[in-house]
Amino acid sequence: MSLRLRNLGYIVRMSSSLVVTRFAPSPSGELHLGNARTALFNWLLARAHGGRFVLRIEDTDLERTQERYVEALGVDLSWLGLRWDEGPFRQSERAAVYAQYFEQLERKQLVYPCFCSPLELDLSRRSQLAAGRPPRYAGTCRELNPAQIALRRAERRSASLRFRVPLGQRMQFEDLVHGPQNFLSDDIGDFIVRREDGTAAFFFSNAVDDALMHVSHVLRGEDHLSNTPRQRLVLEALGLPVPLYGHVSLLIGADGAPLSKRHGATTLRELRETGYAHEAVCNQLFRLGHSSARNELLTLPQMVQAFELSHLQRAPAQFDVAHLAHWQREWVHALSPEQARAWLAPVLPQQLDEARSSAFIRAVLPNVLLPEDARIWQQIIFGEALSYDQPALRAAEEAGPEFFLAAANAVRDEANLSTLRGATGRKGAAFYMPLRAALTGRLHGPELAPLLAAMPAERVRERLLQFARGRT
RNA sequence: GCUCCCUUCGUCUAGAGGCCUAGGACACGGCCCUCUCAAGGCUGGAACACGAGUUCGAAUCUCGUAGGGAGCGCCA
Repeated sequence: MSLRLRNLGYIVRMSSSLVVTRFAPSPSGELHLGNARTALFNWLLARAHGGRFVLRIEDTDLERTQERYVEALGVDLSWLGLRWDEGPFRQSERAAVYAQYFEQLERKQLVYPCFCSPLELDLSRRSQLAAGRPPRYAGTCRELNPAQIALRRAERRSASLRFRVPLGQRMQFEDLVHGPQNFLSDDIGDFIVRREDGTAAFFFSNAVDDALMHVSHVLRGEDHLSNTPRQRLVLEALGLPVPLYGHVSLLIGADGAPLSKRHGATTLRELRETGYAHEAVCNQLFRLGHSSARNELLTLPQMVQAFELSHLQRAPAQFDVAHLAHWQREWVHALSPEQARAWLAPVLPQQLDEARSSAFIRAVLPNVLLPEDARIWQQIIFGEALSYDQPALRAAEEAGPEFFLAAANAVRDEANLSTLRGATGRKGAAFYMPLRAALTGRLHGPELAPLLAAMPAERVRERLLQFARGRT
C-alpha cells in the first residue's frame, strides 16, 4: 500500500498537463447518490488539475434509454454545480465512429462473428454454472472458417461480433485506488463488442470513447474493476491510449446492500424535492469513500483544493442520512437572514410583513432542517385553527382564567413579552409555559419571544381570551 | 463454481513499522446555558474481524481463516 500511495502523486503529476475526466451515465433511470458521487469525484479531479470534464451519455441500449432521463441528468448535474466542459456526447450518434474501429478489429482478425442465439447462450451458461464452472462463452463460433461463416450468412442468420481474447496472457495495470492489479486472460471469455443489431456494446464503446475523447483518468464504481482488463484489451488491440483507471468503493445502505429504492430517498431528484441543499449533498458525497481533514461545510472550490486521489477509500461506504442531516444543518446555520428568507419563502404566508417574517425565521431556524419542518410552525403561528395537545391543555388550565385575562388585556397593537409578564405578575416557567401552551398548543417549540413577535396581535388576544373564558 | 476487491468506534474516516494509552467528524450519554424543544459550549463512553508469522517493536508487512461485496450479460 505504501508503494501505491507513493506512486499516486507521480501518476497524477506526470499527466497533469492534460487531465481529462468524464462522467458517462446511461440514461435508464434517475441519478443516484452513487452516480452523483462518481460525477463529483471526476469533476473535482479535473478541476484540481486545471483539466477538462466531459459528459457522455451512454445510450446505446435503445430499450432502456429514456429521453426524460437524459434531461433529468442535466438538471441534476447543474443542481449539484458540476458543469461539464465538453459534451454531452451521445453514443447513439456515434455509430459511424464505432464502425471504423470495428472494421479495424475485423481486419486484424481480433474479432469474429458469433451466430449463437440468446437461448443457446443462456443454456450454455446454465450448464456451466451447474457444473461448477465459470459461465463463460464456450467458444462455439470462435474457430468458424470462412466457408462456415458464409454458409450461416447465407441462411440469413445475423451475428454479433465477439472479441477474441488472447490465451495465456498476464494482464497487469495500476489502479489509481487499489494499486497493482493482476489478471489472467484465460479467465476472460470472448465478449461481445457489437450487438446483433449493430450497436456497440459497453466494453467497446465505453473504452473507445474514453480514448477518442482523450480521457486521461477514469474514476468509476468498483463493480467495473474486474471488467477493466477487457477494456484494456480492446484499446490495446486498436492501438488507442489507455486511460488510468481508479475504482471507487461502492455505496451501500444501512443493511450493507447496494443503495437502492428501499433505502429511502437516494436519487438526487428526491433529495432536492425533500428540500436538501445541493451544498449539503455535495459535502456528504465528498466524504463518502473520500476523507478530508476539513470538518466544516466546504464550497465546491474548497473541495477542489481538498480533493486527493490518495484519500479515496477502498472499502464500501455506507450512506447514513444522519450525516446528510448534519451537513444540511451546517448549511441552514450558515444562511444569512436574507438567504433564510428566500429559502423559507415557499412556506411563509403571502404578504407577510417584514418584521413578522424575520421574527418567525429567527425563531424557527435553529429548529429546522427542511422547509417542511418550518411549515408546521407556520401553521401554528399564522394558521386560523390550532389543535392543542393534552399536556398543553392541562398546563393552560392550571394557570387559571385570571392569568389569561390579564395577559389578553395587556395585548395592544403589539404583543410584547415584558408587558405580558408585568400584567400577569408571573415569571419564569409559571409565566412562559401556560403562555406557550395557549399560543402554540404544545409545550415544546422555538423560543417564545420571536414567536410572539411573529404572531398577529389579534390572534394572540384571541388565543389568550379563549382560556380566560374557560375553554371546553 | 472461478477471478477480483474489501474488513479500524453504531456510521463516515485518520493511519505509509516506534509519533497509537489508535486521532477527528456524525450519532449517542452527561453537564452548562435556558420557559420548553432545538441551537450553542464543555465533557464522556465507544473500534484495529480472527489466527499464525516477520521484527527489538505490527492497526500498518507476509501467509492463512472467517465474513462481506463485485464481475463472469447481445445491461452499463
